[in-house]
This record gives sequence, structure tokens and C-alpha cells, in this order.
Amino acid sequence: MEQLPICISTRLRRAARQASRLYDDALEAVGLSVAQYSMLRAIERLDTPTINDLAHTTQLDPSTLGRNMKVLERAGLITQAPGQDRRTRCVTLSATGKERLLDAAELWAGVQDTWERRLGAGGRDELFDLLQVFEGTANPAAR
Amino acid sequence: MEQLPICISTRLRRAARQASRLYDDALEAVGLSVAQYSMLRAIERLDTPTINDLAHTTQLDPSTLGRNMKVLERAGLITQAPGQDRRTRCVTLSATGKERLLDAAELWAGVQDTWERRLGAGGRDELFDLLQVFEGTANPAAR
DNA sequence: ATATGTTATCGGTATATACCGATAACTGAG
DNA sequence: CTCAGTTATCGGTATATACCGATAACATAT
Repeated sequence: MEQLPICISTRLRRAARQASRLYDDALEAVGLSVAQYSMLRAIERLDTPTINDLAHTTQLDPSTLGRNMKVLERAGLITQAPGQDRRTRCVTLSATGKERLLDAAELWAGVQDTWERRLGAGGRDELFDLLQVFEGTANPAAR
Repeated sequence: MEQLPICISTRLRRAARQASRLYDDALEAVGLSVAQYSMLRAIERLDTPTINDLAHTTQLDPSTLGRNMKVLERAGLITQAPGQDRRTRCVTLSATGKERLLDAAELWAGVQDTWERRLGAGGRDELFDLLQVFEGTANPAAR
């Protein structure tokens, strides 16, 4: 049968692709990818963070964040303004962005339910516990 | 504290990034990313597959595979030749590619051990079982 | 044998992601 | 206050990834 790779990172990337596909398909109706949805949620939660705040929180490279923000800005979902510290750029959800999140929420939740059902009782928590192992080991973005 | 996202795909992508980082750091010594390492292993295992064979096996989009192959070819790690069916391209490990895999194997294994240790006894199998949920649900590449 | 449908790959385009090296702005020691 | 060190962002470059629409090659029914 179809022998899957034993490389942990390869398996994780593979699972991430498959999982994302379902979210992406659902969110297409509101023109978002699940990556963008998650990013908007992070911005909402952090409430006008800087690029760097987001990088810390998401463990993404600051340069990645900068580029991702451009996409969201072009789509009219966020705005950026220089902060007190004029090196920084503060990211804010636009009105459109907030609405979009409202529209997306149900779609996201539907897929989340699907995966949780397939993971079975306690499956999600078990998975998250195991994934926790990969947190904080790689030195934080705050290099 | 640092509240992690509950979106399953976001968590998976995040864990995949962190896990990959360690492999990538180790494999840098032989000029490979873990994605490339895994890809070479798949090519080795399938023994002169077509792009499409690889796409099926890895569940990656054929167009993605085509582009990835270009990178490996430019690096001299594989060669491509038209197959019997002249629509297809058959991918073969080059001598350099085989050597590179030999050099990379120990480096890869070191990181694999690290993660397995951190996952604890049975942790890897438990993780793989849970990740299995994401297999085969999204309709296969063979759309 | 031909017309029709299917399959394998490729190219255009776009996003997500990372590393590295500027550059500008802040901070702290003296 | 000034200079050296640190930090935040950006731009160049590269890979991984996907979707869509060509195109060429195969397969099949008539």
C-alpha cells in the first residue's frame, strides 16, 4: 500500500496541506485563504500589533509578515500606520476586514467541526498536545 | 500567556514550520532542505517515477512537482527523460543525487531522533495516527 | 481511420515562507 | 550630547505550493 514518509516534518507539512485544503475551499466563498483568515484573527486578537508583534506571536519571519501584510492591505482588509516608535508599522483591521471575518467565521467553523469530528473524541486536544512539542524549541523569532 | 490558535490547519502549518527548521538547519551542511531530501527519497523509493506518479504519492499538485523538479535538476541531483508515453517525464536520481542522499542520511536521522525523543515514548506513532485522519479525505491528486 | 474524450505536463500568476543584507530609528554608556 | 549597539522593517532572491488554462499525446468508440 501507499507507504507514507516517516520524516516528521514531511508528515506535518503534508497533513497541513490536506487540512488547509478543506478550509481554503470553504473560505473561497468569501475570498480568503485559511492562512489569511488566521492572520486576520491574530491581528484582531492582538489589537493593532506591529509587524514584529505578529512575528513573535505567529512564529513567522518578520519579512514574511511584511509581505503577507501587503496582500491583506491590497485586499483592503487591513491598514498600516507608523507607530510611536517610528521604526514600526501598526496593523489595524479595516471595517471591511472586520466584516469579512464575520462572514468567514461560520465557514471556518464548519470545517473545524468536520476535522474535529474526524479526529474523534479528545482527538483534537491529543493532537494539539503532541504539536506542542514543536513549540518554543526552535529559538523564538526574537533572535 | 501565549495563546495559540485553535485552527487545526494553522496549528499544523505552524508545527510543520518549526519541525522543518531543525531539519533544514542540519541539512544545510549538504545544501539540501528537508523538502528536497524527502523528495529525493520519494524518487528513490518509486524508482524512476513520472511527475504524475510523484504527485500521487506525495499528494502534491503536478504543477508543483514540475517546478520542484526543475530546482533539483538545476542542482544536478536528478535527471528527467521522456517516458514511453511521450506525455510523461521520468525522473531519475543522478549519481550526485545518490551521493547527496548518503551524506544527508545521518544528518536527517539526527534531527529525527531529536524530535522523536521530544515526542516521548510512542509519541511519534500517536502523532502519525492522528495525522492519518488528514489522509485521503481531501480528494486525491488524481482529480 | 477519425473524431472525441482523457491524461500528463507546462507556463502564467499568486500566495506563503525564509534568509540575508540594507537602512532608519531607538537606546544606553560615557 | 554623542557614538556604538540594538531593533524594526524592507527589498532582493529563492523555494514550496496551488489553481487555471494551454497543449500535446494517448485511448476509445464508431
